[in-house]
Amino acid sequence: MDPLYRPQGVEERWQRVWEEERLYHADPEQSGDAYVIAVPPPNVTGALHMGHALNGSIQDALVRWHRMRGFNTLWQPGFDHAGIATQAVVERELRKEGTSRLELGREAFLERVWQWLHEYGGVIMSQFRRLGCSLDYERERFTMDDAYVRAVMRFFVHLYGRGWVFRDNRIVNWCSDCRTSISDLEVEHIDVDDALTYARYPLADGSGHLTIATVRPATILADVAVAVHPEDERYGDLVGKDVVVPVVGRHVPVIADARVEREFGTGALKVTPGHDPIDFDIGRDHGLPAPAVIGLDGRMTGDIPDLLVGLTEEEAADYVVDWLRQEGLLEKRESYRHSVGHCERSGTRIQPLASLQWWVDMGPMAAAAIDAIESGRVTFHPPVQNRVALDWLKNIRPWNVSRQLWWGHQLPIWYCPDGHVTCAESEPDACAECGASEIVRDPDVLDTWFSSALWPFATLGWPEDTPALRRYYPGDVNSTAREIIFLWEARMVMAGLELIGDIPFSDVIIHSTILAPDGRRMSKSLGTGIDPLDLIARYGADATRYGLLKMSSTQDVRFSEQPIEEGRKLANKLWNASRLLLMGGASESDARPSSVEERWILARIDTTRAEVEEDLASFDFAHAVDRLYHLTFDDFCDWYLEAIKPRLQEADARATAFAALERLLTLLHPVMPHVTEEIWAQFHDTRLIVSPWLEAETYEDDFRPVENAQTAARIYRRSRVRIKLMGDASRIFEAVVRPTEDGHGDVEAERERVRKEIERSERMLANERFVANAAPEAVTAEREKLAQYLDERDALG
RNA sequence: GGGCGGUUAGCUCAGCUGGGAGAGCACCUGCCUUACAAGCAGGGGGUCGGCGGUUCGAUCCCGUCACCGCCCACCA
Repeated sequence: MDPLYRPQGVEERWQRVWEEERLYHADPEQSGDAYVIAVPPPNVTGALHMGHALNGSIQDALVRWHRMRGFNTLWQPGFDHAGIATQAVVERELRKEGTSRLELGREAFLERVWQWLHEYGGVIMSQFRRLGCSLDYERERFTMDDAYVRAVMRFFVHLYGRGWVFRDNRIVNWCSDCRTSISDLEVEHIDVDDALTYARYPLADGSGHLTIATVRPATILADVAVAVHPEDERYGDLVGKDVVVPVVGRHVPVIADARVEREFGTGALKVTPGHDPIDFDIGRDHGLPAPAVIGLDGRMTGDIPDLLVGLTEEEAADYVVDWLRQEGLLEKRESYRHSVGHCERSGTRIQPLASLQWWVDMGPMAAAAIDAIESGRVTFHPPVQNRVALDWLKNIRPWNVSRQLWWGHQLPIWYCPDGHVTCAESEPDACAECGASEIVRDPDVLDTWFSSALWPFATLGWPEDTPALRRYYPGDVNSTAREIIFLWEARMVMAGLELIGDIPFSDVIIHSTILAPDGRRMSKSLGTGIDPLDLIARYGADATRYGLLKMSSTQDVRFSEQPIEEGRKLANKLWNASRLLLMGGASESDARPSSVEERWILARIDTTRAEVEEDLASFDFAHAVDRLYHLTFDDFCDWYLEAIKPRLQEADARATAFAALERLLTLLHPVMPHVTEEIWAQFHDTRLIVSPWLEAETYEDDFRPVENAQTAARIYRRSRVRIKLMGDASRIFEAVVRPTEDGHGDVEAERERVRKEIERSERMLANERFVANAAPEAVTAEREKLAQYLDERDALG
């Protein structure tokens, strides 16, 4: 055995073996309580990033732990088709080839997408393997699998049947770059420096003017009214009159509406229903039209002067402002910083656009989800996220689910020439309403997250009644990042309750975001990303997993390689501890402790087992990992192995040592599966991955000498005492309390420290207000401390 | 604009329901006795963001201010 543990090669070998021996595989026919986690399906075009690696480490630790505990464990893998992202990738390819999806046509384009996916898609699954993720790869699912598509259709038709799906012309978030609407959750608000333009609208009767303020002068061309607050005495007498819209010369009314903010700008609002959500509502309530002057491509269009058609919004704005200036209608322009919606995918400024789209009323489903969370059937960790989810659910708005894309689940909606709508899981023969046979399918596809909502059960075969579905639904845990709470977690809960009548999982882990070392977000475009595969190559998957878990927390954390290096050292330490034992050949492992330190280490391991179980059960991976580190370094190696070294030839000591090592490996396996399995194989024919987790054990509590030795070591921390841990327990204590010759001066310092502690403690106990008011336990504890200090003083002579 | 979280050793972070400030790394000193391309033993270093308050006692609870970050958001 090499004195340096080299994970490269070892890890890949075990990953191959585990998978080939089908040890990741979940069989519904097997016994055991089910334990199920569905992996957040990565984009089929995606590659492993730090978030995946962290989340994979978390989930795999839970999955391996439960597998060892005898649960029938399923960790469900798969991919998301990622509508916009995937379509964009393939479109980029086409552009390079000098063609476009429009040139190809829908059918040929979709063929290209599939072709691209077969060639380049899904690489992340092999990267999960490289991290050691024990996903049931045999069950890999894709949201575009035929069966999955059927599930999505069933969902939509179900909602339609419930009356919760509707088609309406409303303002949507239009991305002129992606050429589709996107949901509110895909809009990122960014502060932008704009100009606030104050423009005068002359009154049609020539009696003066009214000034409005706008950040988007180009939309003046689409104005259909000017609104003021009904109680705004400045404008009361103007309501009902007409004003003239600049540039286009249209006469539009001054209306009163309470949604106008009197304090903003001049208190007069230009009403542009075609390009603004509030204006759209105001316009609708006042029976006003909603003309559009900015098209789906972001260019000027509609009923506007010819010379403006085809310009960008900015160019048109410049024109309008110049026009206002020349006509003496430009009152002023001031700089104005405000927050503006951008498409989080393309970074393009969102164009609010009135458009005919399909929507889902989420209210009823949200109510069920709210109940599930409030009743504790679904719990987020950390708990603060329960409220975050609830706040969103309680203010939920209709979901625009139609996307103007080709790659995705096409809406199961057909129209007949009379405009009747037929909603069906598969193509109907005729219009359900009038029987017309000429029907045409809606070209739009569904929001990607619409299908993601079904992930926990569509992957198990729903809507078919499959053994897997019966066995593995509901699942147990879902783990993800904060930004996915609304997009995915809340929607899975809603869909599960609505379609199956049960929650998809009971616990949601919201893990930390790992930031770049400088505190910025890790991102490819910023160049701040760190490739987990590079870490795995340099430190090994075990060390990477350890380090990521150490960094995991509820708090965002700056990435550092240091914890990963710590993981590497832990793996190396384990390796060398095993080498020490294995140098004399493998031994049977059987706990036959005959000395206090042997009973002590076994007890320490058992204590740590209980603590680690608590940590894992409460999803506190950082502390679990920290405990395992100290158990291995401090207790197992520095104390126990050093103490029994001289007896390593004795059969009983060896058997006990191997038993202790075996337990240590078991505890570490969920975090560091490879090195533990590799060592395990040195003295086992079985596989650690499927070996039973540790049972609780009790050992005779006679190891005070060992603990005395440790306490003594702590007492003497500041003194220059050399501590040798050889021989039996009594000698350990002896060795520790005897200072070396050059240490005398520091022992004096130690005496001083203890003297001060005694002074502090006595002062505290002399304070009658403390004795009277403090909790009795606190007083007792202080008395015990004082007694201990006095003992220490005596021991120091 | 609303909400949430953070501010602890040079760095990255722990500190549960208030009762002597911790880990890893970095740095320093010793020892190296062959399991450990290192290891072991020990050490220095912190007015726990500022200011008030509650309390016998506050890193911890309350208020306030200052930065930093995140989420949500239809004041043009």
